[in-house]
Amino acid sequence: MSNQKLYKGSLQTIILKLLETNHKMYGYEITQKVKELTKGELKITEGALYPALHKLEADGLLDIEVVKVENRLRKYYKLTEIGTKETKDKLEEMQQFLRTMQQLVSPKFSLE
Amino acid sequence: MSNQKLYKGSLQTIILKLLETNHKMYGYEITQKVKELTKGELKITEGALYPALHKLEADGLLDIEVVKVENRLRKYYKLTEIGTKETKDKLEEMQQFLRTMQQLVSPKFSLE
DNA sequence: ATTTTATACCTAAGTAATTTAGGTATACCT
DNA sequence: AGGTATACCTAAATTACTTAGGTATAAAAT
Repeated sequence: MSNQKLYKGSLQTIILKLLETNHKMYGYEITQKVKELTKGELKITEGALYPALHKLEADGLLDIEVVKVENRLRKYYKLTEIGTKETKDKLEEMQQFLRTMQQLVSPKFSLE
Repeated sequence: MSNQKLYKGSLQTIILKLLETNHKMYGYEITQKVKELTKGELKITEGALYPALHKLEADGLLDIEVVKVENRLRKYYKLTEIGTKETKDKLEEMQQFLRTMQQLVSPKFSLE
């Protein structure tokens, strides 16, 4: 993707939204889910994802639950109460941002 | 604005789009226009704008024309031919990005 | 009269979210 | 035996920005 840099700043919101919808996910699953939902349009790199998850956990937005599955570790993340509130806020901000950008770049605004 | 960081990566596209629509603008005018169009939602700082304009010019996307108005300098920018093409590309990327993000964060996608 | 606000340009240091480029380890497929 | 998929991780480099200044003219406010 060439427009990957536009996603800068939205990773936290994407993670939180996925956890709001799916209740409980592990890191690798998140990368795959995003690839699937966006039809390959957006690929979250692990170098971005794991530090972001750790930060969200450190900030108290996520809880962690480690599970061993087929001799492999999985770290499941889910929203805390604070995380649930923050998710709502961040989703509103994102919607506002999307509306504003749409207005700025949509061909329509030149008619105003 | 608290969601200012979401705009990271979209400044070039915003500048190019404004120049596509208005043909010819100077830096300060761009900051005011963005504030006006977004009803204060987005404020481009000069510390971000001027380096961005210089980069677009250095990359050959913008031409410059210096004019003295009321004893004050104005540097008008407009799209070069290359800049016009790049603008189309960047706007398409932006539209694609907005669609993808909308899909990811809109409440609807949880119904899929 | 002088301070503030608006217009108009600019740069440099610091910050934060990423990319890039590695690393470890298990399981399956060829 | 080597490649792919699963699953975690980190550290250095990059990049776009914010913050915090700077210069200068003109108009408005105190």
